Amino acid sequence: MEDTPVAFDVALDRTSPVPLYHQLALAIEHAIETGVLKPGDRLENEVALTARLGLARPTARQAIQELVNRGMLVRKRGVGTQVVQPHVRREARLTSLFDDLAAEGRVPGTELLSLDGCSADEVPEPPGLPPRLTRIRRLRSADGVRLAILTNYLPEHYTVDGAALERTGLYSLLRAQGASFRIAHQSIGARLMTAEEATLLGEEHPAACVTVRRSVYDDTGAFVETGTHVYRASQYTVRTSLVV
Amino acid sequence: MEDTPVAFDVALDRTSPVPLYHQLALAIEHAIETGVLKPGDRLENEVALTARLGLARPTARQAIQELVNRGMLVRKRGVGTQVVQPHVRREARLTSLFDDLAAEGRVPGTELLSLDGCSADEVPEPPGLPPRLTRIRRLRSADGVRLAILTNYLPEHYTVDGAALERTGLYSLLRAQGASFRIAHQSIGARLMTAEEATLLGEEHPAACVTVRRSVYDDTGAFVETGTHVYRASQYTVRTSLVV
DNA sequence: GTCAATACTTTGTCTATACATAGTTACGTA
DNA sequence: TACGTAACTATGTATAGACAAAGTATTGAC
Repeated sequence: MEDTPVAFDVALDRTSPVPLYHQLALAIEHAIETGVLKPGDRLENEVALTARLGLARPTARQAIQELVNRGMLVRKRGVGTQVVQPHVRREARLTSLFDDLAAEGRVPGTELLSLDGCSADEVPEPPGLPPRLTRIRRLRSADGVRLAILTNYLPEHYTVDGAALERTGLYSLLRAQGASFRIAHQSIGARLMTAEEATLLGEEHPAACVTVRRSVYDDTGAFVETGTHVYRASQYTVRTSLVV
Repeated sequence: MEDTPVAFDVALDRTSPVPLYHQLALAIEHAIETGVLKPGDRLENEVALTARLGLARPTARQAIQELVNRGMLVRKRGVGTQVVQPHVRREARLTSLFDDLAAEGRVPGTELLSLDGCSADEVPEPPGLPPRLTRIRRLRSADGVRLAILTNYLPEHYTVDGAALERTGLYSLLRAQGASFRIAHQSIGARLMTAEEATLLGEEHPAACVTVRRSVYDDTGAFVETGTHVYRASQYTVRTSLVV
């Protein structure tokens, strides 16, 4: 094939605190998103690109690597760097249901069912929890439709304001208190709802529900939060992506 | 804290085809796994490490970066590089249920329910499929316990041997034909089983099931496989991990 | 003793360059 | 025409060194 490399315009600001490699990565990403670079297009080769931009090759490589890691570009030695098909875009964020709903333009609602403390042995799953935990139970709805019962457990050193919880997501509250999220483990299953759950969520009995148990750890691997959530199967699916 | 950096032994082989940075990454990983480096331990700083090993700093940085990306190490400027807590280990492989079961020491069994062709409009989910597809329906069991009904759709250019499918996983078959997996999208939900599903899986009615719809794409973003799977909720949960 | 300025440590960013290696294309010989 | 070889292209690996910036520890003035 006689596919010629596609050039794109980059404005690098050497006075900016944003690293050059990241500026370049953003520029390439932008070119892909605006359609200047289309799926299957070849990028300029690294030496030509760096000559054009006045960068060193490792700098450009770092930018490209960033996008390769995110699954937007593919490199092949001897061939070049290509833009992958668009549907493989990865969303590797750790988001709260609240933010997800808001991002979709739906109106999230929260009713605080209970807010108390509990001891670690009441929480089954991840070992090595602090002895005392704050327990939150919430009923989450979207556009007025009841969606899920969320039960969260967190270390007592976080302060949880019940009123704030009804306005925003738990994760923003924790982030505001300096929590950083890095690694989450999820275990997703299903079962029949209990009678209480069915009543709370407004389902006829028998009804299936999606159960999600999630544990979140920070930068250093320290425990941040764990939770057991019950979703109405008729209203919710969990989407995950995996880049190897 | 007076925590002194922990040294570990590395055997680098410059004649090996394995890149030095990867050899070093493997050595650090091994030191962590054998307990030479324990959670919270600080690594030697990069300059000292490279001096000791006779490497250039970028090479060592690349090795460390590899492990940081996998969530095993944390770097902090001005502080150093630390080993994170062990439970945050990430398993980011794209595995088949067959391999997962085998890895757990359980005996996977497969009964081929049907193997035929179908047209793309019979497959709801990912747009842009080739017009004709091969359809496979299997009943998967573990240690003799029926576990799931697996329905897969793949491009017709793969040859699928029914007998081989009962001996091994679909993914090994595809890999053997040169398929590479890079990106998978999964949508996980739940519902009540249909009467047929309950009979096939040996569940009393009503029963809940976990539904997984997975689409897999290769290096270049080209379509490899998509499938709809129904698991007995009483026997199965999906585990996923997420590193931000 | 308290607190701010300073020095030090360690990772972050960037440049410049050299050679290795995989994949593709073109060529020349049988 | 067929096929192996050579040339070419583009990424992969590795080196060496310089300066920036964040975080910690020390010092010094009040």
